[in-house]
Amino acid sequence: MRPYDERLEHLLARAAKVFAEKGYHSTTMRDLAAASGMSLAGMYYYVRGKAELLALVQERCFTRVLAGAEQAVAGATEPVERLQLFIRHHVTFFAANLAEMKVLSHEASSLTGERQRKVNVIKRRYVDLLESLLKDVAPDEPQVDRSAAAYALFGMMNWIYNWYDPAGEIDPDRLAGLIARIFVGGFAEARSTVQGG
Amino acid sequence: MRPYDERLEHLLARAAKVFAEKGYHSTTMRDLAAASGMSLAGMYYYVRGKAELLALVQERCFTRVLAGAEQAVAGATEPVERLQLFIRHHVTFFAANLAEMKVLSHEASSLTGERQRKVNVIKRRYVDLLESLLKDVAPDEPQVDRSAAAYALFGMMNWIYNWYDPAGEIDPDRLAGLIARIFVGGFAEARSTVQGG
DNA sequence: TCAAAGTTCGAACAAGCGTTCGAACCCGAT
DNA sequence: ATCGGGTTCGAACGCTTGTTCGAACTTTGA
Repeated sequence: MRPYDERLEHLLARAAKVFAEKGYHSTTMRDLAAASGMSLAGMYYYVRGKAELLALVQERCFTRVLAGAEQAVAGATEPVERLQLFIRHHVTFFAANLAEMKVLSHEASSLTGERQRKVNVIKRRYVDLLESLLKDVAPDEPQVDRSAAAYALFGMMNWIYNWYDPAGEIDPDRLAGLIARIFVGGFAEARSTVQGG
Repeated sequence: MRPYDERLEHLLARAAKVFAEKGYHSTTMRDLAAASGMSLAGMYYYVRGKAELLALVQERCFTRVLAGAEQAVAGATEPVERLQLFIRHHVTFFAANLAEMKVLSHEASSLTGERQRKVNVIKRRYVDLLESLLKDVAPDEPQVDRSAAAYALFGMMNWIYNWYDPAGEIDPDRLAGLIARIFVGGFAEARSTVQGG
């Protein structure tokens, strides 16, 4: 069934955009109907309800991020370089999929029950990937700090949706380079010169 | 009027906690009534409505953060040291006022109209303060990068509400030190050795 | 051409929401 | 005792919400 899948994809894309603009709880099914060109009742042919719409947006986006990161990281063997590839991928993917990534970042706790658990499984794998990269980069660092540093890095990268303007002065590549420079320079490299570890 | 002010304060504190736990749009006035010990109608004697409740929580908290940061920064004249003081203050204040700061960070666009504008005025002053610190620390850095770096730092610091557990292994001071180390080491110091500026 | 399957949607429903209103309460001053 | 202002709240209102249902439309295959 091709047209069915296309229409579902269309609905999900529009929903992501509206969720990103108004927030999940503030957008109504009527908003989504208007944005997708369907009728209110018509959407229920494609989706069980509002919560499933959010879940599908998050699951699909997060799956793509994880797969993309694993592939990107495989492009090098040097630990620092692999970390840089991870950061570059995350930031450029974020900038290229602003709506979906904003929904993923900002509506993380808007899902409940089994649906939230399902997304959290992907999230755990993604966090584990970064922590393993950090372990290779800074094996002498205490585990507590490495874990907190991972979240600090995610903070830098995910906060993007609060301020980044695609039409602004800084392009995604440059931003990715800046963030990579800050984190790698501050956490991975400067340890022996700045604060002996 | 002393008991009046105390009850308003109590209401705001409980509201901040519930907003932080359930999110602004998902908490009902009935939730807030139950959490504050007042009746549903009783709250309207202290507050014009739900939106004003959120506005008061954000304004009061943000005003305290700004004042605290200005005071903290005044404790040194050396640019790097002033930046470190700013970071330390923000992170420790965040950890000490988790509920309010989560509401401030996560519900930034849940306010509308005049109320949002009022909070944004404080935010602008706060961002300007950090950018001026960065200008002193890295005067040769392009303005675009400095501005983006400021947001990256805010991202590291504000993302805290998504993962930080006050009962966890890492205490606020150590976290503040880690974030300061990452940012200062990566942005301010390593410029000439890592990527010549 | 016809019937079945796939797809759309107007209309309505029950539930929950923020807010309002007026009556009741409390309490110091008369 | 009584007044009056400050304070509380039960009850209700009007509106919006997510969801459902069944009828209608469209496409498909023989």
